Amino acid sequence: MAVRLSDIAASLGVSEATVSLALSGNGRVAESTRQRVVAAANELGYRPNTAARALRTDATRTIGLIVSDVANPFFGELAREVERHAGELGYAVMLCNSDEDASRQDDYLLDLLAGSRVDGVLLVPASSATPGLRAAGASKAKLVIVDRPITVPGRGDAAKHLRALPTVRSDTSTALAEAAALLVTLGHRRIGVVAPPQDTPLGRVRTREIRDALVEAGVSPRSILVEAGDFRENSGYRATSALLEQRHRPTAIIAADGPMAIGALKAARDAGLRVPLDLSLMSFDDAPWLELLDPPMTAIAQPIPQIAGAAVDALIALIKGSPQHDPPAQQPVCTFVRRASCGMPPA
Amino acid sequence: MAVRLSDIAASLGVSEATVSLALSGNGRVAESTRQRVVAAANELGYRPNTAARALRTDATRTIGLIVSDVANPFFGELAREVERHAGELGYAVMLCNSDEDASRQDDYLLDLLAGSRVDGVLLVPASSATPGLRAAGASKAKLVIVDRPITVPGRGDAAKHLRALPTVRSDTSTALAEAAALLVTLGHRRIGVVAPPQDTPLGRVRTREIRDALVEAGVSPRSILVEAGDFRENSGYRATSALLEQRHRPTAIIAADGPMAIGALKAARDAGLRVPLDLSLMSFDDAPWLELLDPPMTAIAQPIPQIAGAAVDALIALIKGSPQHDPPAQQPVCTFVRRASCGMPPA
DNA sequence: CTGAAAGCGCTTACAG
DNA sequence: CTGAAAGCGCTTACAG
Repeated sequence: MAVRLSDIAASLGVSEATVSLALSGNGRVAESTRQRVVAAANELGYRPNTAARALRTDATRTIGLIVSDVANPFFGELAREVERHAGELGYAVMLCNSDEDASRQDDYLLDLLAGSRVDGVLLVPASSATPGLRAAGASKAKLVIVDRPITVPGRGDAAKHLRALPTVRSDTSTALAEAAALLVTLGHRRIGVVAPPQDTPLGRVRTREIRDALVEAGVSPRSILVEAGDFRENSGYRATSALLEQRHRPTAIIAADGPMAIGALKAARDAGLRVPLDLSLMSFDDAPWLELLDPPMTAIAQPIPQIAGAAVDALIALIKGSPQHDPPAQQPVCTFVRRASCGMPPA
Repeated sequence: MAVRLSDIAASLGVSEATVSLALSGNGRVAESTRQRVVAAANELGYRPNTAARALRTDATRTIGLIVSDVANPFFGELAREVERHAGELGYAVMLCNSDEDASRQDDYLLDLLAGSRVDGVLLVPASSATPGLRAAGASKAKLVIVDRPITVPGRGDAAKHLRALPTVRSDTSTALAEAAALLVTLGHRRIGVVAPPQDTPLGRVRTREIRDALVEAGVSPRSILVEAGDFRENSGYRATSALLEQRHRPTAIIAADGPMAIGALKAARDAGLRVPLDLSLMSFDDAPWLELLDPPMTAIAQPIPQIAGAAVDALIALIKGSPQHDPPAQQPVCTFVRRASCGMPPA
């Protein structure tokens, strides 16, 4: 068994309370005693039992991170940055993977929160308006919504709490404006969007952001063709194939995440189209290998470290019950990375 | 606050013990009582307090997963599969990222294990023979070594325990034999290896595996050029550049992981070499985008779901104290995926 | 079949 | 400055 407080106390002939106080630095303990205790603790390799401490203090110093797909490199990197930032602040991270499944998301939410497994949760919602999310709202859970918006119906206390939750999302506006301007300048007039599911808040929001940017740049709303996927590569393939089968097919396609962009590129190839000669392509989420693709993929890059930092900070502020209206952190801004996958439309 | 056992007991007019027994299914409780308890628990949304249960039973039903780099897609996918498999067996996963840093690895090991935060740990060692690993050995920690071997010096009890730890690694032999045969058939005689650090067990083991396969296929040992990296993209770039600067440079290069392969391809391009016309390239670890690279990258694909499954199974067997000598799970086997990045050497 | 009681390892008022 | 004691929410022998 591991070393306990009582082992140190016994070895030194002092009380457990004194050891605890000495180690925590909270109590008034004689400096000489403190030093003896610290020395003994190091000597014995003492580590406080997490469960006992959590039970006593009702704080686990752990946060949960529920992402929709860890195997998506975007979330891999997000997990890394969350873990790093939380670690610096003394918090461990419990990683959960909802797999874009509402009921898995709910299971995790309930298990983490109601089971007091963590002090708070960073949620990349696979689905909003689920029973688990409502329950979390009803229990005033410490929750921060990351990367995707949620919409919460109803007007009970739970709904109000959920709507007031901090949300950390990157600002796509300038990057999308650049992207749209580039496509229009190159001559594109019919543009396809491989979008997130349209029955999710992110699907509607992101589709609108893209549509607004394109219209602002001069594209006719009727020439914007939206085909929804489900964030996965296969759905990107299918959505792109559908777009390319239309009578007036688009000359450029924007994919809403990395996996769907991979699918889009595969679909373009399988349709016998050369990118960018026959079709221009761009994607959300940058990655080190995008510049090595054939052709190098243009991307709207999200500032993952900043998103992670802001999310962790917001959650820990919530956990610590900091003043409710601290100045909202500046919203992390996406950048536009132009590469060869965008060219002029075919004649 | 969350719902407690005592809330259910009070609402039903029975004892906490009865509620606990009814919910766990361990005790002899009247069926009618059991049903009332279960109904009340669902009604109230009861979830047992994890800390209390862990403190009492000395089991957290959580395992730790320490990887060396979550942002490497290989480990992202490993994390997903571990999490999925563990979840099916009723275990949560705590993800930690050592960032290839021995002291971070040790911090996590100690925190997770000595702090009783988890029941056992799946470790992708960033470094072996560290103090933390020795301490884990001394405390007879439930530990499974994944993806990389460790070498443990000394002959104390701790060392013995560490050496007896289950290790789950994929079998590269047939895939490497195919890879080597292909290169030789194509005509390559000088082959570069962008290897893991040579002061790590994996570095030595993997380099030997590759060397053996090449020699077996007919390559002269003196024509195998090894340049070590550190698993990261930049090091792959540097190592490749170094290989390409040699007087008799290799006509083919094998990179030991995905990020280093990305770096290798970038280095080849920056050196003005066309792949595969001037240089053939292959990599460990497959990914969905490798077939979209320019050129599509040949890969030795690791069976990640099987590795994760075997690792989780081994750890849980250890935790449950199953018979020591259950038949060792069959070692997961790598497959060779030939793509266009390998061609004939330049004339 | 059910309840009373002890105890897991901590932390924290409360005395002294 | 230090110690004795209570209690966090569970589980599990032990009685009855």
